Amino acid sequence: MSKIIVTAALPYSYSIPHLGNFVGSVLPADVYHKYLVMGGEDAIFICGSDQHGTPIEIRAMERHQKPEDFANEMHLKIKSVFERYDCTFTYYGKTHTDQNKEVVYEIFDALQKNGYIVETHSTQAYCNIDKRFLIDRFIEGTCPFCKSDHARGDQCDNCGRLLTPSEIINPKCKICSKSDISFKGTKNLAIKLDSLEPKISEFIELNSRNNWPKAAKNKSQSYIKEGLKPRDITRNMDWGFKVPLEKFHDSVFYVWFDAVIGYIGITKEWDGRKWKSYWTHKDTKLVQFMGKDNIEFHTLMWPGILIGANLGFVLPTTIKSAEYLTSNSEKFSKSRGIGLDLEKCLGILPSDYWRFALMYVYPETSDSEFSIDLLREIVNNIMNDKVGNLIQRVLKLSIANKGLVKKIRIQNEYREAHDKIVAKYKDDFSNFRLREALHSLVELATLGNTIISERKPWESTKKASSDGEVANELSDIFGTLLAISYEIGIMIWPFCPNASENILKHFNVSDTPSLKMLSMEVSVNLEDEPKQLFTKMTDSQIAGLQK
RNA sequence: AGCGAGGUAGGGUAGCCUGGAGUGCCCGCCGGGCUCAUAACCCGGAGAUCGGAGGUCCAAAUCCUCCUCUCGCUACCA
Repeated sequence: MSKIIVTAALPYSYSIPHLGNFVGSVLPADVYHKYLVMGGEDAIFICGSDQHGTPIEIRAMERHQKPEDFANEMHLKIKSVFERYDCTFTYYGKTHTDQNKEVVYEIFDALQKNGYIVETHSTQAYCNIDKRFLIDRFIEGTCPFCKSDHARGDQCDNCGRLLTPSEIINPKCKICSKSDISFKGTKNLAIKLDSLEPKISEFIELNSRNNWPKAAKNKSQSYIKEGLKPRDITRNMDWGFKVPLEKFHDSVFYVWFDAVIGYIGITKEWDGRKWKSYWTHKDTKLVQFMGKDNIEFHTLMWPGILIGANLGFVLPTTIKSAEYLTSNSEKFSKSRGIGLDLEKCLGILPSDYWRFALMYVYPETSDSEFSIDLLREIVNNIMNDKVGNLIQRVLKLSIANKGLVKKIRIQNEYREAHDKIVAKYKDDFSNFRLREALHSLVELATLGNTIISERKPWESTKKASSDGEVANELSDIFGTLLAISYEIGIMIWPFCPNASENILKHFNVSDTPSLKMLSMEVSVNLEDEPKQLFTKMTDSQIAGLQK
C-alpha cells in the first residue's frame, strides 16, 4: 500500500487564524485525511506553526519577549484551537526545532553542492537607531505620487501604487518611528530557480494532472512562461536558523525557505525513525492543502528546493489550493467584515457546526460568499432540518415500532438511488471534490426523508399486527431508513466527528468509522431515547457573531 | 500596468477541461400533500436572452477572439 502524506499550509505563529485561513487549508486537509483513515490508508496528516520571520521578531520585541518565546506561546494557542475544532493531526509541530534545522541544513548543503546557490547583492533600507535592515513594509512615509502620509515601502494603500523604499519621501522606521534611515548594500544567498526551471516545469506538467485546481496549474505555468529568477533564501536578521557559513554569520534563512522544508522537519519531529520512510518512499503521495495565495511557494519554490537538493524526497502529487471565502465579495480578513476569529466562533457554536458549514461552502472552484445569514441557513435548514431531523424521526419511529424492526438493509426498490449517492460520495473524495462529498451526504438524507413521506409508515403500523404482509413491508422500510441513518453516521465522520459518534452509538458502534463498515451488518439499540443531533441557531448566537 | 480567477433565475452555487434541448443543488417565492419527526419533511410550479459582441461548428454556458465588470496576486508579507 502506498503511503500518503497530507499537509496543510503552516499557519503563521503570529495570531489566531480566522475562518478564511481555516477553510483554506487545515479544515479540508483534516476532512480529507479523516476520509483516508476511513478507507484504511497509510496516511499521515502533518501541519505546524511557521515561527520565523520579521513580523514575529518585531511583535516579540514590542511585547518584551524573546522571538522564540512569543512564537512558542502562539504556537500552543493555535495548536489548541485546531484541536478544539477536532482536527486530528498525526502531528502538529513547529518550524523552530532542531529537527527542522537539521533538514534545512541538509537540504541547503545539497543545494550548494549541486550548484544551485548563488550570492546576490542589493541595497536595503537600514535603520541606524534600531541597527537593523528593514523589510519594505516597515518603512513608512509620504507617497511620491498621491502624497498620502501613510505609504509603506512596498505599496501605498491610498493610491494602490507599488513602491520601492527609496521612493518614499521622508521615510520613517515603523519600529522606532524615527527617520534615521540609510540605504546600505547587503548580500544574500539565493536559489537558482532559473537553472532549475526545466525540471520544475516538467514537474508541473506531469503532476498537475492529479486534480490540481485550475488556478494552481495556470498560475504556475504563467510564472514559468515569464521565466523564473533566482530567489533569496537568506535575510540579514537575527531570528531564524543561522546560515552555516562564516561569510553569512549575520544572516538567517528566510522564513519561506524553512517553512516549506518544515513539512519534512515536522514529520521528523513527529517520529525520528519513520519520517524518512514517508518522505523518501517512491510511491508516497504528497497531498498539500493551501489557500491560493500560497500556490507559487508550493508549485515553484518548494519543488525547486527538492529537485535541486536531489535527496530523494517526494514532490507534491496533488496541490489542492482553495479560492477565498469572501464577505460582500471581498477577501476575508480580520480587519473587515464580521468577527471571525476561530477562537471566538467556537464560543458561539460547537466545532461540528463550523466544520459542516465551512465545508458546505468550501471555495473549491471559485471564491465563495460567506455570511452570518448563510451560516444560519446551513445550520438551521441543512444540518438541523434535513440531516438531524431525519435521524430523529427514523429513530423515534423505530422505537415506537420496535417489533417491526428486523434486518437493517436497503430495500431493493431504493437500492439503485442509494448506491448512486454512496458511489458519488466516494468518487467526490477520490477526485478531491470535498464540498461535493458533503452535498452527496445531504442528498442521502433527502432520500431518507423522501422515503418516509412516500411510504407513510405511520399509517399502516396498526394494521401490521394482523396483516403479515404489511408487517413485512414495514420491516423493509424501517430497515432501509435505519440503514440510511447508519450510513450517514459513517459518512458524516470526516466532517462532523461528534455527530457521527452520536448517531453511531445507536447502532452499538464505538470504533472509528471505516468505509468497510458501510457494508457490514449492524444492530440498532432502540432502548435509549435519541437526543437531538443538532439545534438551530438562536438569535443570541447570531447577535454574538455580529458583535 | 502585467498575470491569475470569476461573472449561470431574487440571493448563493455546480456544470465548462472532454460541445449535444438551460441540466442540477441550497435558500427565498407560489401552490399542494403529510402530521412519524426538532412548526420539521415530501411533491409540484413560477422565475435565466448562462456579463456583452463577434467567430468556429449540424450543434456553444462549454472551444476561439475582442470588450466589460468584480476579486486576487505581482517575487522584501508569510
